[in-house]
Amino acid sequence: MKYQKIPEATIRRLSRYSRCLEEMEQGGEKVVSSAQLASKCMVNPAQVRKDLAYFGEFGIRGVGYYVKDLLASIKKVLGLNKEWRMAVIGIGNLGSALLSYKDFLKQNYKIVAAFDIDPQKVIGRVSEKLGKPVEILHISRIKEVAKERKIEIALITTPPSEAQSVANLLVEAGIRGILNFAPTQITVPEGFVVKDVFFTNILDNLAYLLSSS
Amino acid sequence: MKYQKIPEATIRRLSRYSRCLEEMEQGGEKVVSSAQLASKCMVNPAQVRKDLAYFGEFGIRGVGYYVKDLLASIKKVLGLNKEWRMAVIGIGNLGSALLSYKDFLKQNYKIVAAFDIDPQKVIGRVSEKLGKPVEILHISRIKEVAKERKIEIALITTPPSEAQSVANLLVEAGIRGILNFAPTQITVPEGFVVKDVFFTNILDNLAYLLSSS
DNA sequence: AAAATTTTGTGAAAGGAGTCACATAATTGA
DNA sequence: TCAATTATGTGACTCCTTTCACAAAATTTT
Repeated sequence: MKYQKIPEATIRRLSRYSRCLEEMEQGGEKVVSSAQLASKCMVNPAQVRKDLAYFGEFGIRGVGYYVKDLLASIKKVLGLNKEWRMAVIGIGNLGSALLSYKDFLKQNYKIVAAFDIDPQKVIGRVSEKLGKPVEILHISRIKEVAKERKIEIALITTPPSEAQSVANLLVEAGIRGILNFAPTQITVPEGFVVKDVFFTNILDNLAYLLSSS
Repeated sequence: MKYQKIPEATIRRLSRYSRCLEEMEQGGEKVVSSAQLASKCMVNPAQVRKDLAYFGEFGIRGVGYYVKDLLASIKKVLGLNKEWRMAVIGIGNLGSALLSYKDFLKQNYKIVAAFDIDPQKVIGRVSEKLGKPVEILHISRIKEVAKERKIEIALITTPPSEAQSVANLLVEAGIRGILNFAPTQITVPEGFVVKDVFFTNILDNLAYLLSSS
């Protein structure tokens, strides 16, 4: 297959496929067809095949795909064949919830640091869960700690008013990936990546669908 | 303008516009051009005009859009000119964080009930915040309480293993909108709407962008 | 061993979404 | 009052995404 730019939408679906395949592997299934995977992920079978074809020929005609191999290939494509080290900035309710969010661990995302403006206030709150406790550090130490602990991704869970200045600190600290939970638009220089997780925007979407049907 | 189906993407952007316009209104701005709104929301100005044109002619040529009127129009289109009553199912770390999530209130989303399998274990944990405390009820009462409190949207924050059976209960209770935080695919009958919020999927996306640049 | 069956990989067609460019309308200034 | 300016609304174009449909390859059946 000729080289083509991989669509954003394909990348999003790959991570859905990955999750489905994990469940299948868990369930002991060895082989899966594009039709089966498609129905489990609620997409068109041709879509599945086309998505996979961007990266190579993983299937066997007349048979399907080997679950284990396909999963490994997808993870490699997505850059999930390594552990990603993350920090949480802003240890309020949401921040502490994320500190003990079990699904991150399962998926090779590891929180290795937590920051707040007031480390005193919140200390001890997050500690007891999940084996090794995460100590809460003052935000001023981010640059130093980012280097030391090889942090590549930060989750911003501060109030919206602080989000941009936190983002600036992250940029300065060389943390290239940001998952922004603070409901406000933040901007970063070229080379840095921000993904927003705005609960209310998703709710707006839901509200629209509900009120227009 | 002729009738057209409104693209999903347009709906998503409308809620971005809505948030930007709120900030502008707060800042005392009376009039805004498509170019200004576009730059604030990081989209193309023609895109803004086209998105708005789906619903009517809100602007004045040579002038722009009245912030207040436009905001009201967008909110009406999105179905946000009412209060949406919600329940949270599964009061673990994430569930409790959402119970006291301040941005919901600002945006006319109100949590009016909280459910868990074990209401004893978690009681009191969520109470003190934000004025009126939310009492945690046993999940078995969902059908009764949904009717009584006119619940239209449920947030699923249970472990993934329980998500589908919770969804079944919600369907039975006539709750048509579901925001699913449990990292597993759930299915509901025609007429019901599920929106997924999978943190790890978004992280996967981020990881891909980071590792391929 | 040949025919029937299954299921992939992909070119081509269809469908959606985003951008451009300009006619149109309102305002401002001389 | 008329020209210059500003900024909308939208047809046409381009680009991206999805779906269709079928040849190619592997397996199973007879």
